[in-house]
Amino acid sequence: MIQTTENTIKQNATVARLLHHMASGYKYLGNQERFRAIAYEIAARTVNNLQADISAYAEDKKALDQLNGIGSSIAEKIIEYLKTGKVKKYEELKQQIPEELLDMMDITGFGPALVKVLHEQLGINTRAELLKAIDEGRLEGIKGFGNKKIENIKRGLHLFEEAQSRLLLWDALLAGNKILQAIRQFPEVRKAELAGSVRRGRETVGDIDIIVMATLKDQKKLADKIQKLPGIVRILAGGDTKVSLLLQNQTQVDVRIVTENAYGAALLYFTGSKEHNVRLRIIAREKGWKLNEYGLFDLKTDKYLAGKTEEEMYRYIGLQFIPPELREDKGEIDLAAKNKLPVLVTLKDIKGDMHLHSKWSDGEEEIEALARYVMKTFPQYEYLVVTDHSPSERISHGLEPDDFIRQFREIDQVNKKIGRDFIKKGVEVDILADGQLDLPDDLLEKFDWVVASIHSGLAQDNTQRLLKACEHPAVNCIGHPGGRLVGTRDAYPVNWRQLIDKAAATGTALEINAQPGRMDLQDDLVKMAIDKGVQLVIDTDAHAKMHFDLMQLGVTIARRGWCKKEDVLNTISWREVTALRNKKIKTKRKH
DNA sequence: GCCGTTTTCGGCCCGACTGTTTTCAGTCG
Repeated sequence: MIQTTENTIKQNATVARLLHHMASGYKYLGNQERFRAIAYEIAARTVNNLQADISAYAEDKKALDQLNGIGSSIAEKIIEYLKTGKVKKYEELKQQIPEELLDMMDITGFGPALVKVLHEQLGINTRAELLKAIDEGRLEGIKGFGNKKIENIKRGLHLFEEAQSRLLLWDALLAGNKILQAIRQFPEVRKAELAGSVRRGRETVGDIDIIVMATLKDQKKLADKIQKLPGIVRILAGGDTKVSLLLQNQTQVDVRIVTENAYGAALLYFTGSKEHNVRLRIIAREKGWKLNEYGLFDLKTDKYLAGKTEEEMYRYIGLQFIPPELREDKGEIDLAAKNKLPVLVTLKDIKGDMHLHSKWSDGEEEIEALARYVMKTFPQYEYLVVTDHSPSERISHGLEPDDFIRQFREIDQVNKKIGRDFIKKGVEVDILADGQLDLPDDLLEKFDWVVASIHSGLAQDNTQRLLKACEHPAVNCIGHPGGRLVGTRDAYPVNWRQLIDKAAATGTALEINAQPGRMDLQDDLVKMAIDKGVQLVIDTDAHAKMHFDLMQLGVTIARRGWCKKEDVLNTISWREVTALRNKKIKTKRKH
């Protein structure tokens, strides 16, 4: 059976959601069921993070049982769901708690206790009913419901609507760094860093976490100053050590102010992920210690053992330092214990950008201006491959074959002028509906580098088109393979196993496109690709000077996919790149 | 409901902040 990753993700997400709902149900039933609720929550998380398709386990209870947090009972329920589409136990739960009520427990500030009061005392089962009850003033006078509480309920409902659109990683990085810089200006601040999912490089971000180091006596003063920074529309919480702010774009920023001894501990704690931290705390516990956001302590004597830096803490616990991008409890802790973590690719390893556009098609800059800007801004780069569009891309001023020949001459002249062979001749060629390319083979072989991309037929399954493009001897790389725009347009269906196997077999690279809305390949597919030995290329797809900064974003995605320097093609010299290209053209010609 | 290099029973991560109540429950991360 052909199973695409997109379907896998959906199927796994459906099962995870069911388990999450059951967890919420048990939370609702009260304290005596809380551990059962936690168990379901962990199982939901495991299924959500599963690489393989959950339905592959349908016949294999033992394999399910092996998974973290899934035992005999939950395994049976998963199998029951996969076979019948229902779980009897969940149907029973829904008799006691309407499903919409379970959904409401996902709203910020809404826990089981609140939802229970709404249901039992006011007969409210849905968000719509709650909004109506608020309008009619029916919440007032209920025990425990003061003005502020009702305000918080309203805000939670409002945020829930907004939360559908989480911040893209790049936007979060920009916003986070801006406020970070402002905080660093205060003389009381000794150190400050981003934490949370931004630091881990998650592709969308809910809120921004910042850890600040200050002396004990400065904490309160600093907390007050931070609350008065410009650009803040609201203070959500303001204690001595924790400040929560709402920015104009409705992004929440949580700032924690800690002392020197706790800085590493706080950074570790608030970088997460939650699952990673829970694992660390269990390890600490086994050794007779206690791990919290203030440090590592002896459980019996409460003696402080470590906490100034993350490095110190990992070392003390007996682990290699784990880069933030890997902290997802996906096997990194076991490898760190054996000192076998991969050495991840860094921005410094990158030797060039291999997908970008000039004024010849839809870019903003002349080739010479691009060359001069990049040589100055990224002195470590050894090459820049200009890859303008091919004829089919009318809307982007795709070039005709003759145009490319003229562009070749211009590139030669620019290289002569700048005194080095810096600009390479490339193309982003369109993959047509039938998998053919829209430039003739003899021209394609004249390029130094060929990226092939799909820009049409974005709803259909495009596996066959991509496979055919990989087989073309002149194609070196598939551009933005998934075709998605985060939050705007879903990826087209692709059988990723097939594409990755084909890319590996034909020596075709897959691109990590670092445009903020693309991030394509995404991190889990990156991991899948490198596990099969596929070469990746990290590209900015720059259309303007400022886009070259996006290389950092691409590197972050690669790191989240466990990429080493060796997995990334644009970390090698141009001579080696050319050797690979020649090898593909030669081998394919023989067939 | 899950899990086990002291355990197949008896644990299960932990502290800050909020709002409302007057000593704490609820929620979050």
